[in-house]
Amino acid sequence: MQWSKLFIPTLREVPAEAEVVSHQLLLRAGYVRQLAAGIYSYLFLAQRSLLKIEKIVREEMDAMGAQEMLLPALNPAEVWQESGRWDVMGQNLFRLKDRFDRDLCLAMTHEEVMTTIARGELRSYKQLPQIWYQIQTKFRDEPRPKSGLLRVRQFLMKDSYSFDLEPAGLDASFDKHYEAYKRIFTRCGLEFVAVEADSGAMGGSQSTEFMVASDAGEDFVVVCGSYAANLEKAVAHPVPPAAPDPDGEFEPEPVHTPGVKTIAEVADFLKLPASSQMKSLVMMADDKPVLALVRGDHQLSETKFASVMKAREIRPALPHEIRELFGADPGSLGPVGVKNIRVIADKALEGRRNMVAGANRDDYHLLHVTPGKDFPVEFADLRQVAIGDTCMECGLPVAIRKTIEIGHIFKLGYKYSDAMGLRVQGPDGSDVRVIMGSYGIGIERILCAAIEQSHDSNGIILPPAIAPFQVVITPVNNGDEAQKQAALQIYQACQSLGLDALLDDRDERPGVKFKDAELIGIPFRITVGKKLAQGMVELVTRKSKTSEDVLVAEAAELVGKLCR
RNA sequence: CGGGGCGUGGCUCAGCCUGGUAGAGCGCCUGGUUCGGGACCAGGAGGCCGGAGGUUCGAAUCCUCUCGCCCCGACCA
Repeated sequence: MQWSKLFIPTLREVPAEAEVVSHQLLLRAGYVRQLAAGIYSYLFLAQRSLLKIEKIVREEMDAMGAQEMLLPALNPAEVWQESGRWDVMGQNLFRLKDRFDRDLCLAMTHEEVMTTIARGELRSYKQLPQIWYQIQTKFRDEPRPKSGLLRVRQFLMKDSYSFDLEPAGLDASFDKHYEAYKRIFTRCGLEFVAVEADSGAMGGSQSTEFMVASDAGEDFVVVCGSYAANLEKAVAHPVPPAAPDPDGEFEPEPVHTPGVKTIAEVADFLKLPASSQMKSLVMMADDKPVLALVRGDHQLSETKFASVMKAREIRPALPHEIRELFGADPGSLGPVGVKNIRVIADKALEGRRNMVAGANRDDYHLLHVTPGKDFPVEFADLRQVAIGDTCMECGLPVAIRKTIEIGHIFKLGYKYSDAMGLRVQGPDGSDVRVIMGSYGIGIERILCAAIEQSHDSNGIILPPAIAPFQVVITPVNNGDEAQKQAALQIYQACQSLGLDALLDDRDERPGVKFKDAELIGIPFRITVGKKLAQGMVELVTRKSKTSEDVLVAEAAELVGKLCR
């Protein structure tokens, strides 16, 4: 294509509203324009890149035997009411009414519709397994869209759904996706990590997220050697307590601690490190109070807590609730003498003795509190992994990294098939429940992640597989007939090799053309200039900023090799 | 939803405090000179200052309300 005829509105300055790099560059390079908060128009370059990403996704999905469909984005309320998600999704679901006052929504995923199709049509075990997928626009009424294309209200997603007869079949479908996802992200040129993820309180035995390290991300993952998990789910050995527990059989002993409330203040006042204290957190799990205990220097993981409680909704208790339940204010709370409230402690407190806790009396703490002896307790993993923790597998310190989630694969189990009555007839004529999995990929997020991961002060650096064009041919002076002809010749040679080539035939100064080509991230540039007299042109690699002189006749073929 | 910031030509921003109906750079158009890293000269087009109401002789500027966008937090199948 000829640049002079294209709409590629590059910007010299960064639009004020863009904060994260991928957002700034997508705007500057003329890929996207914003229509409203979290709603973007994908212009020519973005669309080309997204189509290439989709093509890779399709090839790999098709290769595993998945079948592509296209389902409605506009859904009747009924199917969402059947699955229960009409209520569960709350405000995140875009809802609307039609002219007859019927409730509708814009789908944020397609479990309901897929299950509706499956239960109407799948009748025999012989028809299983099935894997169905689609690439389409999803809608979510995000409370706070942000970070350019990373958290938006309308976005493209590849979602697939597997239907199997038994758990082993689901495992196989899950594994197929796992492998396909690795190939997809590798082909897209991304450095990614697959991590264990929290599968939520409602069903689902296993889930894996695919993450790309980036400061623009919103998720944290814990990684070390072969271990990788979302921070919400990660486990690791805590650093040992800073001081040994006092030896001996003691009874809890009140100590006056006026105005001493926080862990740090208690540590200072009693000259005992935070790790010798029990942090008492009053939580409401589905509106029932629970006292959660973690080591003083540890943090409660709300995800783990919710999961242990099997609660749909958890929140910290309000000050007045705490007062009513404990007779004391936060800062003096503890587990001793607590009645009719479930007490659950993090595993790091198991085996500890003679620790410090609040006395449930304002301005008092207790010394020598031992879990199990001084109060009944159950133990569970409640703690969020922290920097300094060591890996359960290799013993080395774990790293915590900020990441962008680009894919998530999920064993759903029977949640939707049970809720919506999806069964098939088994070999013996009886009804068999169908077990499902769901698997998502954020299409735009792949593009964003690629940009976040690979850019420099001049702009985007895209891998050839997902760049809108693989090569740009730039005659330094398009008014020079010899240069113009040579550029055209190379351009045509690229095309005949099947390369996506762009001919920069604009009547611009060379600096402008170089800057633009670099900004929009085209991996290779062939510059036709002075050396044409010797039959040579320059092949410039965007990523390495290196340049080599090549023969006019060989330029296209060289680029072809580099793109493979 | 809580906290903060910002809305002035296409983009970046000044002007607002101390009211007198708008300015710069870039971009755009025309002509010319240029042509290996976002050229130069000359000429030109383009905004009623997010919106509504109020105060005032007079409002981009002061007051009230409202809409939108961004950031932090809460939230995030």
